[in-house]
Amino acid sequence: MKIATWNINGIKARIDNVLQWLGDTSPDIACLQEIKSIDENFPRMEIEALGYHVETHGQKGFNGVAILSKLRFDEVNRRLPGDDDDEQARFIEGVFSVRDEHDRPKALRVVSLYLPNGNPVDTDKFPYKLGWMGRLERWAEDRLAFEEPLVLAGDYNVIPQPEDAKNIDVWVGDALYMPESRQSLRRLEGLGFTDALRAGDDAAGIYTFWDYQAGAWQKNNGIRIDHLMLSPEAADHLRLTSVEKRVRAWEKPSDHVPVIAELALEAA
DNA sequence: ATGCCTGCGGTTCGCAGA
Repeated sequence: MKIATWNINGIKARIDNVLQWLGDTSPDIACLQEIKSIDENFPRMEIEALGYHVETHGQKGFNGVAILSKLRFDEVNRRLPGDDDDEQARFIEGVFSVRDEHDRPKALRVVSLYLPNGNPVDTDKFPYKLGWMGRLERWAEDRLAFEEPLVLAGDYNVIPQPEDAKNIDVWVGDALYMPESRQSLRRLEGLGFTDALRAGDDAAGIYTFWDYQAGAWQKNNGIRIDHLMLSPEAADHLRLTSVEKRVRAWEKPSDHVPVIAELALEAA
């Protein structure tokens, strides 16, 4: 089963790319971020025509997340708990019935998350980011008690290590690389989550985002900020993680590319 | 040094992104 995450930077501007990629790659579950659309305007019919169920948590103008799935949703939960005043649409969880390699039934949980950018760090945006990460840690810790396969997929807006950027020097002091941001991500790993890409590849220079500006793509001036974090039960079934770099070279691309984790689980 | 580019809202410029 292929589970993907992709920040598409606007569904209206990206629908052709999304349909092309779904057709080419055929992920079983695709977590999208930055749909920049209200739920009513999301082009669900075109995506359903490719055999996907669609669940969104959108808002007007910016943010917004979605999960596309060939499997039926058993359950959907919107909003990250912990702050009832937080109106930003950055979190959606789907639950699916799957079976493992021994035909045992399992409940697979998949989250599509869009973690706040946090810049500039001297504004309330940075504490909002850290607060959001703290809520994610607490939520994830609760979910781990279920001892189920759980995938936290999304745009984390965190550069984990120096080797996850072409030029790490320019990110020092940036919210994406601040010690507090990185420490929170590391605490998530401390709880038992595995960075799917790093489980299989410790090479430097694997990126998921290239800025539109200053020829970043042409210079391969990228960063790795889109991650699939796996619970122990999900990590046990990890086969392969890949980055769909070719998509960045397409016509009218997002500034992010899809990342895919292949798990040894099948639809029930 | 700051902007470089892109998407969106709602009109043609401001904000957000990373």
